[in-house]
Amino acid sequence: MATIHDVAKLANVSIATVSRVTSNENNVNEKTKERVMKAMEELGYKPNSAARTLRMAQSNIIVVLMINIKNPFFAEFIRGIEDVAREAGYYLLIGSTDGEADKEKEYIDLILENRVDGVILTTAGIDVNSTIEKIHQNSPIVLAFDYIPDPDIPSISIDNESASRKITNHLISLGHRRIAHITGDMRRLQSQTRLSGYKQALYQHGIPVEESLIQEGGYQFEDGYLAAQKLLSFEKLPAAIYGGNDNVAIGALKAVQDAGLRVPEDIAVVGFDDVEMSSFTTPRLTTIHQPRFEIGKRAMEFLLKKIKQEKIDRPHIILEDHLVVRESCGEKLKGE
Amino acid sequence: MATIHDVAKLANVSIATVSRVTSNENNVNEKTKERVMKAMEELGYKPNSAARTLRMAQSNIIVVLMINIKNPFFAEFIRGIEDVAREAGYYLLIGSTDGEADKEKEYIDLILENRVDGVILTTAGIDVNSTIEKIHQNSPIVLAFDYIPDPDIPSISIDNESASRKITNHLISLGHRRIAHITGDMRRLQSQTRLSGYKQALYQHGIPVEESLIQEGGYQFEDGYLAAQKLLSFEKLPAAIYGGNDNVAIGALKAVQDAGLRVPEDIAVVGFDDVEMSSFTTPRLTTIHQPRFEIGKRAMEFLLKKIKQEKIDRPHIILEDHLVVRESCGEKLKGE
DNA sequence: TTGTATGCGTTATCAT
DNA sequence: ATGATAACGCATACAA
Repeated sequence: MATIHDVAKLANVSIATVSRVTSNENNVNEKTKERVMKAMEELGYKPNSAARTLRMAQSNIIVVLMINIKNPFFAEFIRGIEDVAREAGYYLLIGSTDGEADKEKEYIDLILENRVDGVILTTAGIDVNSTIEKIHQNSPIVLAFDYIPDPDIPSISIDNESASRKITNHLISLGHRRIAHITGDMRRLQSQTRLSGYKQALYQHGIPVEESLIQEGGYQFEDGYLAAQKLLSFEKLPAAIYGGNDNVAIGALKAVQDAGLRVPEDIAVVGFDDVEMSSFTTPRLTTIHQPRFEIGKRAMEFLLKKIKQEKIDRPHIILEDHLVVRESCGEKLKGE
Repeated sequence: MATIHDVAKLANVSIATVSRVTSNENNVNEKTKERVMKAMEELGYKPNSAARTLRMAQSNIIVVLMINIKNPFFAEFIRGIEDVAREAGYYLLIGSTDGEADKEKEYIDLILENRVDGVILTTAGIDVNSTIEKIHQNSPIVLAFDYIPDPDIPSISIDNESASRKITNHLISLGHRRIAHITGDMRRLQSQTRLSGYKQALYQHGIPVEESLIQEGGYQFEDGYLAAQKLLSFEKLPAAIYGGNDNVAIGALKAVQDAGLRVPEDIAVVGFDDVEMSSFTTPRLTTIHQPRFEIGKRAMEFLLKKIKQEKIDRPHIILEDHLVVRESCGEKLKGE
């Protein structure tokens, strides 16, 4: 590989001048600049990023930490991040922890080694103190899809609790009372929050919460399928099943159908997240939509500010979600 | 951050000794080693990776380049890569190009800047010469899911052509003759190869290839939906639709159903890839399964060899696929 | 077994 | 406007 010295020699200037050119400084003569550019071109010169990182103490890499990249949910979110990251000259390192402690540790090491300039965490775990705090001590961090009250940790999300109430209420307004809930991965704060919202909605309508109607799911189709099967084996069937995310809802949908029951006539099913697939199931899934792209964009904007040590006056942004009524829960309402 | 000097000072040794400890060299006294370790612990020392990269001329990062991370297809593949990458001390940088030239260029820059030690390319584009060659000149590279004859570019894949024939033949054996094909993203070599396989199967059975039955799809549900709608508006309906990947097949499935037709009674539908979702559609999708995890594993093993400059005597591995018969194409066969 | 000194390729400071 | 040079943090050749 050609180094800055090679370029300097070929262009008959010092390495300082070459550096000035690559750094887009203006105090360099137009003609020499051209000469340098030509030399760079000729040698196919690219600045060595390790040297640059060492010298400038920044890597221009930020890491996006999430539980599982399999979740199609994240694609749009990542594009939002990329959108502003690229503009600012940052690369993305996508980290999938699968909830495994050793993988998580690996990414934390990455941060400790100064390999990354910042972290976007997509949802907190329950033991917020451990992971987040560890990262927080060594690197700028922002949280997406979840909210924790710490003002030092900016967050960007919807209000999962009220959204969860909203969709549960929708089911109630349709006349259902025996509403089951299949949760998401319970290690995620998000899943807990949605569960609370579900319970609140029931309380508000004087419907008793029945523990047997709450089943732990996960983030895969299969998780929802299994949980629903359990639900369907109770003597008293649920009238509706609310999946804590679309994947488990889709699994549940299939389980209901496999049991010879119709959706929504016999049992209504709703989800949460509005992944692409939810408009391609039969029947199409009623769910909650959240602005994923926007969340990604804002998260990266926050992170940029933290990296530049700018003050953030409103560190917690809550975006609007909305209920998407489709076919899986029966009779459409007039409004939303 | 603590540097090697801080540790050296605290442990009362030279930086060389500290370096020897972190590098796991054996010629260092057990007692001083302990002293150094303790000092590192105390200071929370982590070697600066930029310095290390600069000095050793390797970053321990490899990049996995793919069209679109949204495709759930890739998750298992990536876990296969991770499995062996982690063991060897490598980090993964997942790059999603979305087929956009500027994104692709960005990742190539990454490679040119020596930021990565190697590249796993998940499928070649049609203009193989440009991208692959450009990467190949600067970095070890291996190809996954596709095959190109170049012996310098190891590849690991199934035989897309024969697999495509296989599933088309399955349709034919069920009595279908008017078989439509919705392709994958035609910028991918893979899609071209599968299309060839489809045509070959027809030829072999003396069924004329009808251009109007071949529609360009993509990699999203929506692509398949739209293409199928077009197919369904021809006066003469197809008897079966073969989607070049599961996503387009799922979209097609929905389109057929939305048109008031039954699958498989009126029109059979099959896909390719066996993504998780294909067992959760109604009806469940018949498709081709390929060993994604294994492909990931082998790809990384190849890459490791290339990085170490070891000789690879069989640079092209073709793994076995198999037909998964489910419910979307009618009457089950006895065997596979 | 341990220490000294050099260089990896940049950027930035200080001269000129 | 340009050049000489120090420093970033580490690994390693060589010396002791």
